[in-house]
Amino acid sequence: MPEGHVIHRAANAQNKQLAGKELEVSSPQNRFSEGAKILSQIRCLKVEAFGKHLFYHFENAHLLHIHLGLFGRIRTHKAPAHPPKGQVRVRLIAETMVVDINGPTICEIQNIEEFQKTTRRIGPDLLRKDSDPEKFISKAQNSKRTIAALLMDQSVIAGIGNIFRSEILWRNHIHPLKRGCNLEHGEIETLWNDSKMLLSLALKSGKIMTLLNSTQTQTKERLNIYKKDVCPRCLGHVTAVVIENRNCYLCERCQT
DNA sequence: TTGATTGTTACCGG
DNA sequence: TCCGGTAACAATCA
Repeated sequence: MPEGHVIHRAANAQNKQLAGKELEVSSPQNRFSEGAKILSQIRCLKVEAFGKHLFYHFENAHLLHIHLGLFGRIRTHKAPAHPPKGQVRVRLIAETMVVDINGPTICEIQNIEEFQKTTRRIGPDLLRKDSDPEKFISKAQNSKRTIAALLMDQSVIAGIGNIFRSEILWRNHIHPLKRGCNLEHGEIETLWNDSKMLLSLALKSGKIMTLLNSTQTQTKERLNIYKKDVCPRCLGHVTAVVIENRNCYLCERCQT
């Protein structure tokens, strides 16, 4: 099973090896002919992420903008390239490695202005050093929306997905339906710090793990509350509420 | 073949 | 303007 966008970002860390390299950008299944044309045989200057968006900067002042959505994958292989597996939209070929990007929801060429327009929409990213947690805290405190909705809004805080949302709220004893404006500054600050710790850990280990120091191989076994039946803390019944179209799991006894 | 899924956006009604 | 709900889309696997 795939491991969410933190892991995609870990894959992206590998992609950083592409920075400074001459790349051949190809579209094996003719699903990205525009990109293959504009970016064929070109030097990649930098690879970076803002939240769940990935950007490859190229020396002709164009960027490749990728968002993997729910199903997208990044697969890296050693060169030489083998036949594409599944729906490979773009293939980045360097001298020693090949990166396949499968099924992204966004896969487009941008210029600098478009890149800036995109990144302006993205809220403070838990994994970037230049992020200001106060932006998240003030947005949350000034909103009547539920904290579970706010955590999933990438323009409010960038990087959290549906698994982390349930896990983070459970770890901090906060009910998902509690409104942002009803949370204390310190509570939201703690949410930021805990989220940052969990995402950093996931990035480092390549696995989503909120049950710390877990050695389990199955994702579900490394979690506390997501898709569980019993709360590991109080042994109460775990329930799910749909918030922002997705199931959010909680323990009514532990989270208030 | 069907259902589920770690995401996002547009649109609509209150 | 803000907020919540719905549909649409993406690809893969069990």
